[in-house]
Amino acid sequence: MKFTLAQILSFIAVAENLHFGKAAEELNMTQPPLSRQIQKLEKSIGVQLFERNNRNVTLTPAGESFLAEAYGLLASVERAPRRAQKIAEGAWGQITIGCTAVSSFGVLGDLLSRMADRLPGVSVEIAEMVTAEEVKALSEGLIDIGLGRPDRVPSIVETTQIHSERLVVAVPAHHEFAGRTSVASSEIANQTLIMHSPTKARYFYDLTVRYIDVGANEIAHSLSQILTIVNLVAAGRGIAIVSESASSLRVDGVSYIPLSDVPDDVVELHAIWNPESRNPALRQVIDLIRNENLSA
Amino acid sequence: MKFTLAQILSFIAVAENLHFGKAAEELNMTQPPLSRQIQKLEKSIGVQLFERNNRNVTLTPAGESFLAEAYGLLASVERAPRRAQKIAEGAWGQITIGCTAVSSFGVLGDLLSRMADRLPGVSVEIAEMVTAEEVKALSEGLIDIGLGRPDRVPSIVETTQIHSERLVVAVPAHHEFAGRTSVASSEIANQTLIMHSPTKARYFYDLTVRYIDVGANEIAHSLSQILTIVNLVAAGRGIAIVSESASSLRVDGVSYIPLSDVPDDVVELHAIWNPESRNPALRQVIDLIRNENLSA
DNA sequence: TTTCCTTACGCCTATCGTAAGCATA
DNA sequence: TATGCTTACGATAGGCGTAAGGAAA
Repeated sequence: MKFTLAQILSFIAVAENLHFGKAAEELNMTQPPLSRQIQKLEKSIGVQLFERNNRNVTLTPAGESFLAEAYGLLASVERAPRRAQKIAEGAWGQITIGCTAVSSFGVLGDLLSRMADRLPGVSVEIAEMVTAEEVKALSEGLIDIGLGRPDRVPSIVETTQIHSERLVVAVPAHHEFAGRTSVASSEIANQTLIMHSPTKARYFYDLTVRYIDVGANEIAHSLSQILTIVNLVAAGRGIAIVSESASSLRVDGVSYIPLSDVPDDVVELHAIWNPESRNPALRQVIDLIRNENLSA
Repeated sequence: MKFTLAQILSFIAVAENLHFGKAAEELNMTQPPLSRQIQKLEKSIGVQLFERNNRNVTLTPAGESFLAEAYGLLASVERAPRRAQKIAEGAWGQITIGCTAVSSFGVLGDLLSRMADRLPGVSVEIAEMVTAEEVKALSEGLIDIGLGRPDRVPSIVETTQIHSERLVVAVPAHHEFAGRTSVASSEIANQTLIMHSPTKARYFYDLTVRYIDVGANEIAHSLSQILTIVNLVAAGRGIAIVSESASSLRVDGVSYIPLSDVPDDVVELHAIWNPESRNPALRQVIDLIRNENLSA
């Protein structure tokens, strides 16, 4: 036989007033049912909670203990719905963001600080992965949102552009381009090019071959990690076409020169997510991304 | 409008079964009233807890949160009468200790027997949980003291070290290391490593990567349960870096070899508690822990 | 005699179970 | 067509309020 929450409320009221009449008034009821509630409660837990003769009411030691527990219980009862509500409205919750290493340079930090500002109840986990993995992770529910390239994204996910930037040429310190304020794509010939991998970093590979006549250059390496590429540039192994945000890597001896005849916004970073996600916090984050124009 | 405990029980049953019919059977009732209970609960807290069409039932994120709270609520409901009964029987205080599975091997038994000796009037309850849950449970009053790792503990709780121990390598019977009296961390290369989960068992994960070059090994699994890890070692799926107390598991075919070049006290176990607790027995237990040097 | 907790009795709300409804695979 | 959640309806149990009881100051 178990007690009820009404009995707990009754018990607390009596324990606080040490007077059935006053407690009943506080509970908006008459004394008799209150007496019965307490009796039932005592019977159900098998312990006398109040010492009462017709003139005064006191808590037994067991009652003292039960009162402490009852307060905790009441706190839980009030907290549980509040938390559920907060989560349902997306104000609280958890978001797991999958991102490529390169997207973490600029945009991710910006996104995170805006989230901390506008959605303080949403805790964030970051998982590093490439775009192709992100799509899989989205469908498996491992991540809620992915930051990646808009390339080869299946139609079941939704995307929105979050940022765009330029392609730049990364060149070592004493290269002929070093010190220039811009380079035309046609000038990039007879160079040793460190290329993005056509398989693992297909988006950058495609961008590069779209704007640069790679056939006119020697291809030195084919890599997927931007950090490795820039380090190879620093080591004088060649030049590379990279996104401008790579310049935030600040590798010594590498300078980044804009391409004069390539549009400023060819490198796009998109947020991708599963529109069927039931995570309410996701909606909030998407709204944040859309309304706050993160690309600014 | 508030919910009832019966509704909480109904909710838990449905959440565990994800099937109204089975849950109703478990509750010894028919489906229709159960459906109504859930509907009422959802209405009273103003949040949808289940996503349900006629073919399947799933928890919403809000429902997930509410489930966790519901378990806590239920634990309180069951504990409150027990505590009152203990007091009525003559105990003068109670302590609920939250502990990770692994801490129960050595230290907990020691602590309990010392408490039985020095604080015979204090009744003790044990709740199994991981360190992150302990902090939450402390703030919610579900436990009075937690035994856990000193990692990522917020400053609102107080802690004291209770024990420290070595890291050892768990290896299967016929492994090349078996029979050795020690292994250097540098020797652990080209092995198949069974790792602790970087999220659920972050403390051990961090310890492992601090002392072992994990990059030189193949990672087989990422787990949080020490027992599972040791059993996988026994099954020959790899070797694992575990705390020495895991050796008390006595899993057949697994031997534990100390790491020669890792300090003896890297694995720390701390007691953590809420300094604002009003439980008088807690002070006594903290004093006991501090004075009796349990780490000896 | 007054105070105030408890017991007694009638009403009413709420929940249960059975039965029918209805959408999906 | 079968499964399984939901709505409808009648019966019942449990709680509330009013009224009466009883012990202490």
